[in-house]
Amino acid sequence: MYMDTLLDLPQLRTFFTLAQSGSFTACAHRLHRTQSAVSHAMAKLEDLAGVPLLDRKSRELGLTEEGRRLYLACEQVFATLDAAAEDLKRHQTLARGRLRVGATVEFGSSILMKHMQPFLAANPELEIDFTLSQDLLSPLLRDDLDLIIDCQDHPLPTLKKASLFREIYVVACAPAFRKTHRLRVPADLSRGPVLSLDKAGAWWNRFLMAVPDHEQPQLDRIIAVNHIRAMIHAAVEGMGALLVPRYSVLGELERRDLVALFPAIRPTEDRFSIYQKKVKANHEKQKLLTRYLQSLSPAEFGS
Amino acid sequence: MYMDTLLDLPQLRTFFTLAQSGSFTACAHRLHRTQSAVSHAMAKLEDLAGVPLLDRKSRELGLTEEGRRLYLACEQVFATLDAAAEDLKRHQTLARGRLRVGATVEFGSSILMKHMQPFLAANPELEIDFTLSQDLLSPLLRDDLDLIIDCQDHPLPTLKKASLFREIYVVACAPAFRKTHRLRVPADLSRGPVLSLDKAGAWWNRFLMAVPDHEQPQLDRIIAVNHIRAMIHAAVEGMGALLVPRYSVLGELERRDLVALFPAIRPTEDRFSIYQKKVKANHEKQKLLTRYLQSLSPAEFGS
DNA sequence: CATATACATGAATGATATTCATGCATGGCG
DNA sequence: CGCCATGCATGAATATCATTCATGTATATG
Repeated sequence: MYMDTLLDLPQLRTFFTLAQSGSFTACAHRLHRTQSAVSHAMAKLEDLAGVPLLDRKSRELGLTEEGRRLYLACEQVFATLDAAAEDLKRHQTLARGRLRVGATVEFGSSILMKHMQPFLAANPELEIDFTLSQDLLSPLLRDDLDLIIDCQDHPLPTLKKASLFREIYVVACAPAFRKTHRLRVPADLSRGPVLSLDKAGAWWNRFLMAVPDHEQPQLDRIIAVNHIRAMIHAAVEGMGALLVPRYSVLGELERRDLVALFPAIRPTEDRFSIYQKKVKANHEKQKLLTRYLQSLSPAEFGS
Repeated sequence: MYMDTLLDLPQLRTFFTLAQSGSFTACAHRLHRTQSAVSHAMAKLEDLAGVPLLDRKSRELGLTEEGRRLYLACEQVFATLDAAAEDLKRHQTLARGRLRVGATVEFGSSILMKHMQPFLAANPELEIDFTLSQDLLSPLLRDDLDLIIDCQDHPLPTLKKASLFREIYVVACAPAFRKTHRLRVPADLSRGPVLSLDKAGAWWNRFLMAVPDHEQPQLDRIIAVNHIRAMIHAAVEGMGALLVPRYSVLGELERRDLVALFPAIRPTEDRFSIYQKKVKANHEKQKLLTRYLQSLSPAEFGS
C-alpha cells in the first residue's frame, strides 16, 4: 500500500547476488534461503521495475540491458553501504569489564568456542568466562551468569529472549556401517545397533515421531552412551547409527567420517535462544555479544 | 560469515528522512507513518549499528559523528537508487491498446480523474475509457471492463485483487453550522439536521456504531439526498452535517468550506482494491496502471 | 503547577517474506 | 523415445517483521 521507492533492499541484494551466482539455486545457497524465496523475490522485483531484468532463456542465466544497468547501480550502492557498515562496526564503543556466558555443553564446546576468538580479539578489554552446563536458568536468575545460550524455553517476564538458530537433528553413521547394514529407509535401522543417550531409547523419540508409520524401525539393539561427544566417536568407529544435532557433527560430515541418513525425515527442531535479564540486557557488553552471535550466519550452526 | 548487511533499507530511508525533517513527528508525516513507527525504526537501527546515531538531548535533534557519516552514505545510496528507479521507469515498455477502467462513482469522479493525466501523458499510445457505476463486478466478469476499483469485496478465485487504500470516513459540516449548533460531541448532532443518502438514516450506522453508548445522538431531523456530491454542496451551504469518505471532501476541508467533526470517532473503514481477471492481469497495460495507482501515496486518497 | 510537546515502549495487529509442496519445462542418457 | 535430473515457477501455509494503538516519561512553557 505504501511505495516510497520502487526499489526494495532485500530484493536488490538478492538480485545482486543472483547476478554474481549464475543460478537461482546457487544464489539461494549463498544467502541461506531457498530457491523459492529467490524466485519470489525476483518476480516481485521485476514486477516493480516494470521491465524484465533477467534473461532466463539460455542455459546460463543472463541479465537484460536494464538488468545490467541496475546491476551497476547495485555495485555502487552496496559498496557504499557495506563501507558504512564497516565504518560503524569500527566505531562501536568497545566493551570492557567481565561477562559470564553460559551455554549447553554440546553447543558450547563444539560451536561456541570455535567462533569466540574474533570477538575476544575485537574486545581486548573484555573478560569472558564460559560455563557449560545443563542447568543454565538458575545461575542466570541467581546472577551467577549474565547471558545464557539455551535450547530450553524460558518464558519469564524478567528475561529477554533473542532467538539465535534452529537446532536441526540428523541421523548419521560411518559410511562403512551404512554399507554393511544396507541402510536405505528408516525401517532398516532395525538391522543394526543404534547409539542412544539413554538405554530405553527415549532419545530416539524425536526421530521416530517424524517417521511415517509404515517405515517405523524396531530399535532393539540399543547401545547407551551418556555423552554426546563419546557417542559421536563411537559412531565414527562404526559402532552404530546415532541421532544428534547437526551442529555437533559438522566436521565429521565434512570429512565424511559420518554420512547423514534419511534426509527426507525431519525431526522436530529445537530453537536456541539467548536469554538475559532484561535489566542487564542493555549493558553495552551484553548487547555487543548478542549482536555478534546473531551476526554469525545460520550455516555456522548447521542450519 | 557476517549477515547480509547490518543495514536495512526501510530503516535507512527513515533515518535519512528524519535527518532532513528535524523531528520524529515531522518525519513520520512525510513518510505517512506514525511517530511511533519512526521511533521503533530508529531504535532498531541504532541497536544494529551499535552506536548512537541521533543526538536527542538538545532542542533541535541532531546527528552524532557516526550519524553524520551514515547520513553521507545515505545521500550517495539514495541518489544512485532513485536514479536507477527513474531509469527503469523511463525504460518500461510503453503500453498501447485500449483499457476499460471501472470505478465507484464518488471515487472515480473526485480522485481518480485528478490523477490520471500524468499516466495518460506517459502512455500516449494507450486509450483509456472510464466507467463510473455502482455495479462494477458484472461488467468486469462480462469482459466489458478490464480493471475495476471497488470498495466491495469480491473474493472470486478468477479475480486478482490488489489493495489500494483505506477509505476513511469523516463527519463534517460548514464552519458556521458547527458554531450555530454548538457541535462538540457526537450527541450534539441531535440538535441539527444531518444529511443522509437514505431517509431512514441507515447511512449513518457506520458512524453510530463507532460512537460510545453514552454519546449516541438521536438523528431525528434527517435530510435525504441521494447523491454524494449534492450532499456535499448542501453541507457547504450549511444545510446540515454529513458523513462521507474523506477523499471526497479533501478540497472542501482544505479550503475550510467544511470542517471535520469528532476526529476521535473512527467509523469502520472500507478498503478499496483493484480487481482484474487473473488471466488478463499480466497484460502490460494492466500491470502498468496497477503499479501507477499503487505508487500514489495514501495521502492522495485522504488516508 | 498544569499543560503541551516530543519521544519511548509493550502488546496487538497487519503486512511481507519465506518455506513447503508441488508443477512444468528442458536437456542429457540408456 | 521414454525416463530421470535439473532449474525455475507458483499457491497456500507459515514465520517474521513492521506498524499501530494505547500508553508512559521527560522536558519545556506559560
